[in-house]
Amino acid sequence: MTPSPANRDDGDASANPEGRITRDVVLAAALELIDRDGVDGLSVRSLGRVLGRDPMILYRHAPNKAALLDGVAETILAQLKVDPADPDWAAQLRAIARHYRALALTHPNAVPLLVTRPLATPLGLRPAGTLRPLEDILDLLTRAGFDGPDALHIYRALFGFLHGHVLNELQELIENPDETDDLLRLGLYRLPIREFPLLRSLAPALASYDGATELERGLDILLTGLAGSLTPRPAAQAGASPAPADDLQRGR
Amino acid sequence: MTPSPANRDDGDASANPEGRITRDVVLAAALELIDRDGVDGLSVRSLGRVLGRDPMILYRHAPNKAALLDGVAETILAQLKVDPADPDWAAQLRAIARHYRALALTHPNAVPLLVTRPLATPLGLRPAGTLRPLEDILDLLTRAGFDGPDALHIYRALFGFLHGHVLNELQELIENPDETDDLLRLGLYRLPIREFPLLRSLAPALASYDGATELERGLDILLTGLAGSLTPRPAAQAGASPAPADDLQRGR
DNA sequence: TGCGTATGTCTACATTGTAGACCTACGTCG
DNA sequence: CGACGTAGGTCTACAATGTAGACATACGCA
Repeated sequence: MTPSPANRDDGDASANPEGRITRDVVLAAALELIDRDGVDGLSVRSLGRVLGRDPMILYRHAPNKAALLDGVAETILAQLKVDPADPDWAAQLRAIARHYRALALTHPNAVPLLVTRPLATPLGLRPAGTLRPLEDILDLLTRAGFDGPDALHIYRALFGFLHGHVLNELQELIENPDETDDLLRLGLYRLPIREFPLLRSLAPALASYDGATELERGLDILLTGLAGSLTPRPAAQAGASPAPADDLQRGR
Repeated sequence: MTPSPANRDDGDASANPEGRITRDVVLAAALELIDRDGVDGLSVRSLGRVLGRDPMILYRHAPNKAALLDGVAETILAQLKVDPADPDWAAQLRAIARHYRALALTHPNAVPLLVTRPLATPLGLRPAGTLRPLEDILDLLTRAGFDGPDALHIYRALFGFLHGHVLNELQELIENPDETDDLLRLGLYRLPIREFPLLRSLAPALASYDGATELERGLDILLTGLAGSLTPRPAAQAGASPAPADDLQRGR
């Protein structure tokens, strides 16, 4: 006997244990679990618990758990806003980069999924939400005058950099905030001084990592470098040797 | 206290099912399994099967499975050769990058471990083999005249880039070699043309990705950019605005 | 009225990681 | 020499996991 038949929804169809379960609700719950307990903390059963439903309900919305993880990565990536109409492509890429970083910091436990899931699935089979940013960035760069292959190259360079950056930044995030000594907080005291003198001496530098400015520095280098080796309008050709470079700073 | 450098056994301690099981043998077997079946193909039991021993033997050499994965990542990373005495730091970084890429391509299934495992462990607690390249690169750069924080910055920039690059490159590696049409091979035909026109039109460009030259291009940008914003000898200051750049191409 | 289809639940099972007890053999030291 | 601690190896057992398959219920549409 079902406790409450409830014709349709009584008006409140929120994320609470009652109400309709949709794919989005499932994914939101999964992300919530990952945020709280890490990827390993997400099991089919724990998911069911959060949803207040039988665990098997997952399989009404995803073919298997791997697809669930893909879906979680998708929901995050789908939040990434791209404005293909921005006339300043470099500035737009910067904005995208900052946004991506913000998303990663909001969901640090999901970052392994973000960088790793695409490895499992051929491009065309990935969820559409994952490909939206790609298409939009291609659009942006095409409008800016780059040809297809160059646009693709820039996209790859940007996301390669972003993936590397967030992986870097999250490594530093191991916190032990109650410990004041950098050596102790980072566990560096365990390293033999003879073998790792430099590393140990850099404890303060390690501890004072600033992800935001690090990102900007990287973007400076990347965008300057890209602008130097690729040119928007005329037929671009990929030379093996670096750019001639006279007109580097065309920042606008 | 684990002496016995003496021979003592019959002298044949190879990787075959017989002979002494050491940590290295276990890790090699684990890596072999990962290479063949992916990370998910590595279970405690399948490992035991490969070793020709009881699965529980793992726990004589690692506290748990997570540590085993850390160990696998370590054995790969420990192969990375760094020559801190190289007088040409940029060339040495290039060599390291190429070597790292080669390792990643040799063990594509282990790449998720390489980029992901460090997220779980605070720096000081990582296996020594993982930190060796870091220390050596710091050594290299210090000898080249960079101060500590700058050396650290360069290390991070390099490995951020490398992680991003191999993740990029391995995404392209989804092969379906019997299929000649790029659209089909990449699964792009599934994408609605209306929504992903650019992406679909780039099928040929997507299919002809060349990781090696892509790596070099990235290194060109990275090393040029770093040389522009950091200076070895005198007190380096990080400028927000890009490099003045007259002497860009200081190759070698 | 009836039926197909989506949604939700329950049972069952093979597979996983690992604790704990046990057995053996050997190097060390009294 | 003999006792013993310890490292290596094996076996049993168990709780937790992902998922197949059958069953139940409700709604949309014929």
